Amino acid sequence: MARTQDQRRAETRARLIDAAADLFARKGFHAVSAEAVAEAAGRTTGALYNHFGGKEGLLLALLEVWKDQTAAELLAGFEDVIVLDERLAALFEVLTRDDGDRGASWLLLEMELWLHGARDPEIGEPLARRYAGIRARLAEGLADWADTAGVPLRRSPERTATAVLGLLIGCAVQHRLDPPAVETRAVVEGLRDLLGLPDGPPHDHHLSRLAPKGEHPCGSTC
Amino acid sequence: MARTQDQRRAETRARLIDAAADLFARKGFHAVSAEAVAEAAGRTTGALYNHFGGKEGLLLALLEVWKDQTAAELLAGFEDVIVLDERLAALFEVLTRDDGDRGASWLLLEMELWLHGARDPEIGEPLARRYAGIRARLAEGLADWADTAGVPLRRSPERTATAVLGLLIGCAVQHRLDPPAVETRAVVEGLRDLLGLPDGPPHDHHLSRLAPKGEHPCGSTC
DNA sequence: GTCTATAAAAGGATAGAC
DNA sequence: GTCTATCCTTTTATAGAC
Repeated sequence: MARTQDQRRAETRARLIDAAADLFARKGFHAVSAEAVAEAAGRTTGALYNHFGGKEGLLLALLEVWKDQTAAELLAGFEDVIVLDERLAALFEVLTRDDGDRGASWLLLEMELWLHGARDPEIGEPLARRYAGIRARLAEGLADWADTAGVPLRRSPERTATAVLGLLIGCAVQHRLDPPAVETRAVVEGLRDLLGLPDGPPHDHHLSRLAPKGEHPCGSTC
Repeated sequence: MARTQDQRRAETRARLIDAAADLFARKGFHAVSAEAVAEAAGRTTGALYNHFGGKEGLLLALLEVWKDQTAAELLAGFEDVIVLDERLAALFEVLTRDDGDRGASWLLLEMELWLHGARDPEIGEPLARRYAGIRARLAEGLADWADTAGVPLRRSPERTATAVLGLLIGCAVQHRLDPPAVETRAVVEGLRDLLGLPDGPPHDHHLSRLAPKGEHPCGSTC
């Protein structure tokens, strides 16, 4: 197989961005040297500067990739049909899981980017568009759900999405510092409030079964 | 007036912490040199190292001061009596106001500290205690309010407080990147959901008047 | 206690070889 | 395109004067 130059170039680019995502998330942008990123990617600073023009450019490129990648992942649970306690819980756990792999640092890198974006419009603008996109997709999902489940939203899909995303982020932030203080159940209950659902059962998940499309998910107990 | 050495020392300490709060919030911890902080405080690095042993120590000391200072400010609106739309709105605006002074950078410094705390337990532990304290006071305030207003909370004061704080933080984060996308009204409505209140009036604030203690704040329209 | 001066290290960025 | 070698700047941290 004859690798073209383009392929090689693309791989270097990908490796650098990958390494940057990992290191920036774990240690923070300023705490990581350009050389450290290059080394982790199995390349040198020369390649890094050739591709991105510097550390800042690398951050920007990282954001662009990050943009679509995680939005899809986060919203996978909502794209479908019925909002269940488990689905809401899973949504939150995407933000808070602390396994060894990249999931661990999702929130960290997200906040790292946010912090830069809040200070530098060049980062802030694309980041704002990213959040807007997430909200839009979430709003769409929520509207569909409300339609399907027959539970009218308490307000516009857009406002509901903003609040839902806000609650998720804010609870994840608290959770990271003190996991036991933010039970998943508390978050799910809050999300139910925002969606205009009554309380679920106190300690089990009987309401969480899937319901056939068009039917109300909770039978008559909701 | 004869200044004692202790007074002078205390002032230097205060000036350094003050300057650090300002600079760390505006530019980020790593982007600010120890010398820059010292200069902004009208001192030199010698004094800084004498007091705090380095930049890291300064950050830690800053956190300790920050700890009580802003919790009180944030919760001032809740300590009192009735939860009104205006009070809820004011609560959010404490987090998002962007005037020239320190209020502008409150959220930035908060996230700056959070990011360090998420990576370094030495920062994370006191920070976690700080958040726990805020939640506890907020929970107390909410319980009192529910009692006074005769509106039972949908769940325990602790869980309610966690969700309320989460929604505030998460919405403030979104707001910072894209203010028009997060209307104050949307946040207030979300908070009302969490507190188990019905929707307020669509576009005015007739329900927001103060009510005498012990009476239901909204008369019969709530 | 605070300042001045400086040592020692690290990081960002570039030039030229291959 | 990528690597090696290097320059220049900034930063941390300390030692000693006052």
